[in-house]
Amino acid sequence: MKKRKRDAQRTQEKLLETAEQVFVEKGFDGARVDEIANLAAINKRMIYVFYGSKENLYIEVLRTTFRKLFKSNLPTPDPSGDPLADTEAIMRWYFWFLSDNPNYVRLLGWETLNDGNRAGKVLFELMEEGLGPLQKIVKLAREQGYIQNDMPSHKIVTILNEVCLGFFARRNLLEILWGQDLNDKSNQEDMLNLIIKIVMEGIRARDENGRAVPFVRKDT
Amino acid sequence: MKKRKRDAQRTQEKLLETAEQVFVEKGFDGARVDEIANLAAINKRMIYVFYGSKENLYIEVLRTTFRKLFKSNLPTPDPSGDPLADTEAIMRWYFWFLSDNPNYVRLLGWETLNDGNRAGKVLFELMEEGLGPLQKIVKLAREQGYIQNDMPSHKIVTILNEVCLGFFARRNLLEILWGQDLNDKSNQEDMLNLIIKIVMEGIRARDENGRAVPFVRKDT
Amino acid sequence: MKKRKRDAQRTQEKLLETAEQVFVEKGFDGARVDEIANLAAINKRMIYVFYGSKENLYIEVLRTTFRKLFKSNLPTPDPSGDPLADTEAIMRWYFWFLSDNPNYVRLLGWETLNDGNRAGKVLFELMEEGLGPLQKIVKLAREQGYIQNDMPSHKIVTILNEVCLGFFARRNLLEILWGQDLNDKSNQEDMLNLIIKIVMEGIRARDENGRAVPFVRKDT
Amino acid sequence: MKKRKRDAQRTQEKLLETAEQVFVEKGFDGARVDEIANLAAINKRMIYVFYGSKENLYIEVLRTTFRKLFKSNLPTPDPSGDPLADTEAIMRWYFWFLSDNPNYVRLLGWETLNDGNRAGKVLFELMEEGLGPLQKIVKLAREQGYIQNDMPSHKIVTILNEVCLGFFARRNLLEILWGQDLNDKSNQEDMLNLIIKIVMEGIRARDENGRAVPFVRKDT
DNA sequence: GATGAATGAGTATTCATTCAT
DNA sequence: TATGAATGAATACTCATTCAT
Repeated sequence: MKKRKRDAQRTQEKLLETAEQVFVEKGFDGARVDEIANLAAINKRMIYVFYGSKENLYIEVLRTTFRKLFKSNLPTPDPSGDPLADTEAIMRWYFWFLSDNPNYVRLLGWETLNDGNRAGKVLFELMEEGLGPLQKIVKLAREQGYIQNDMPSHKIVTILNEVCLGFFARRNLLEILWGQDLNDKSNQEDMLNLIIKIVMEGIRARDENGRAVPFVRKDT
Repeated sequence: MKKRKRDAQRTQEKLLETAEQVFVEKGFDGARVDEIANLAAINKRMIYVFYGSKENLYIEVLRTTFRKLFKSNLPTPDPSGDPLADTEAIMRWYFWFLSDNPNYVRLLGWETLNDGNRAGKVLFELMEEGLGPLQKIVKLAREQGYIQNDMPSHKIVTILNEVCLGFFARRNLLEILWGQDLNDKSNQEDMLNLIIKIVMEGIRARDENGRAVPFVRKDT
Repeated sequence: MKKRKRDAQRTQEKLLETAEQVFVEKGFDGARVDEIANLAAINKRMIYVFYGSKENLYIEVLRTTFRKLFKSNLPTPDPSGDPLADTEAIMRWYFWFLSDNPNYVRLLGWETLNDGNRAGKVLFELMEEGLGPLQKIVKLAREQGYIQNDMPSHKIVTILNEVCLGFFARRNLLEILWGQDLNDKSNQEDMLNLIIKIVMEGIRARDENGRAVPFVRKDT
Repeated sequence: MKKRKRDAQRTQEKLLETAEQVFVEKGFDGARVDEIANLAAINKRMIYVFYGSKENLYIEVLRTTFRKLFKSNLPTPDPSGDPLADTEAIMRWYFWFLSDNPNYVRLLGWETLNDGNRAGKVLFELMEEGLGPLQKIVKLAREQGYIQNDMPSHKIVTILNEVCLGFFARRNLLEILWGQDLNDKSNQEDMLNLIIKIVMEGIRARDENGRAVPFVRKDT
């Protein structure tokens, strides 16, 4: 059994974890350095040794939390497959990522309200690259005629993004309004299915009779 | 004597306005009482005379801002008319309300992150009553068979709500990502039309061939 | 009997006085904001209200203390009189100024060691303008042939300046070494007389026999 | 084992050197233990191993620096020679010592302002013994009638001391005021010559005609 | 002897709130 | 009603010193 490595590393990690917890809950302005240190049961001084300032610590929290999105293994679409199915797959992946990473959702919320004061351009990367795969496949689907021609892919992606983010951001409120346990994965899945059903129906291309254009595998 | 009274009222209003501005921008924890007083060019002491505390002032700001939603004159649906058209009309009204009330959007954002710490049950009323008309008409439309049967109206409303809120909450970010001026009403309208198109297509009932169920006026 | 004016003014003055006392004694780095506030029996917060920071308070102390030199009424030389006598008069004036303003001597000491970090160019003005009158009259005396030709006036002034400053700067030490009460004005005067005697003898022009050139009143 | 010992010694020396540098520049209160350790590239802990505390380290710095004055080989006067010439020689030696030991000048400055808090009686020894040789020879010269009778030797020595110390203490300031490079030895020598000329002329005994009493070698 | 992590008391500064007029 | 001064509790951050290895 591995012994605790260098204590410094443990301390840094513990500090970062605790800071994440506190910043997630109260935001940068609401968080207290003392609270972080006390909760972590680590001398306040170490925060300054390792991170230099409250702000740097916060930024480090943002970095590690946001990095998770990029590290998360999203499904890789089959180039010759059904792009709408792939779109759906990526949407599901994104939804479950948010479900599993409530801290990400909240930190994004704080930063959005603070106009990315501290997240800076990471926010852009997050939106641009983080949602990139989804946008790519949506674009492909549209180019192949499966999504309505007048619907820009970046706007579709935004709509999907906001629905998912909003659902998790206001999870607590909705729980009470809906009388449902929204930590329950199956309840979450119901919502996911509904979102997908509505949006997929809403965006897919239709013929003059209103019938959805079906997928046709191309010959290689 | 009357003058003094009027002045007192003006002072209160000015204070409230300025407080709204500051709280909207920085949230409760980020806002400074001094800044509010200085910006309003009113003695700090007056805040305590009129509102008692920073927190009360904040709550008052929430109240007045949130009240605007209720006061806003939404279109009254025609009971015998097309409920989908009415749904759309109310959605448009809500979208433009958000467009015209960015402070509302941001305050709701802060309160969401603070779990309604200070807004308290007003948040519920906001969601429940504020979006009530929309939900009512959606429910009616579903009962009349125009919306898919397995789609709970409260979830549909949530989806609509989150898309609109998210669009305005992240307006600044999207502006850069999209390279569009999102203060421009016509650009906003494009987004609104897209949202409506997708969601309306997505939720409406269809026959076995995938064709949307058309509206039929009932005899009275 | 005048009542205490505005309290704010009293507070500012009291704060400045106390700060002077503490900074003079311990220097900028050794001084503690808390100590100043406590000694002045004034809430620490007021320091920041009135002066903004420890550093600004210190600078303000420098300013007021240094200003005293300029405000001090020095003797105005008689243009047609004996320039050596005038030189002596100004030296006496400067010596007694230092005697009466030990804070000036110490603050100058701290700033000298800190390379004028905070006094900035005020130090130059102090040396240049503060000692200006002395230098002017020395220069005149030399031009009129009463001071040796190869002795630059600015160097003579520096020598005088350093002797006086050094005497007061190390007053405490010398007291013990000499076994004299150097706060005693008459003891101080002895030193002053000695300084003047030595320097005046040392700088005055002499004929080939080593005899000092006497003053001759010019016709107007 | 021997190696380790030698390393320990090197560590101590390096620490002392660096501490001197930092204390000289910033004084005791302005200096930071961390800075010393970092600059010396030696673990901070070693300071406490070797010196026990910041204060002790400082005192050690004072000791080694001040000791240099005593160790410096000053000219030994010829008992039957010209005591004024000897006085001059010792003055020159002292001046050049200060020129070569700016750290001495600055440390003396800090300690003077701190009233010898930490230097303690070393300061007295410094003044008493360090300047002893100069005082002895001045005294002798006076007893032999070459220096004016009413000029106490300890005061003459103080004047000389302050002029030299002051010149080097305010070297930076004077450089700018005079527009001269005062690190330049020949510029320094000019000043030294001036000082000697003024003071020697000023103190030497004169006959009733103002002529300086010449040196006469006594028969042995 | 040497290292890097850890600590507690301090240190300048800030904040919401209240007092005196 | 209005004003500006005053306050005490916090708040981010720093310092000299010590512990564990």
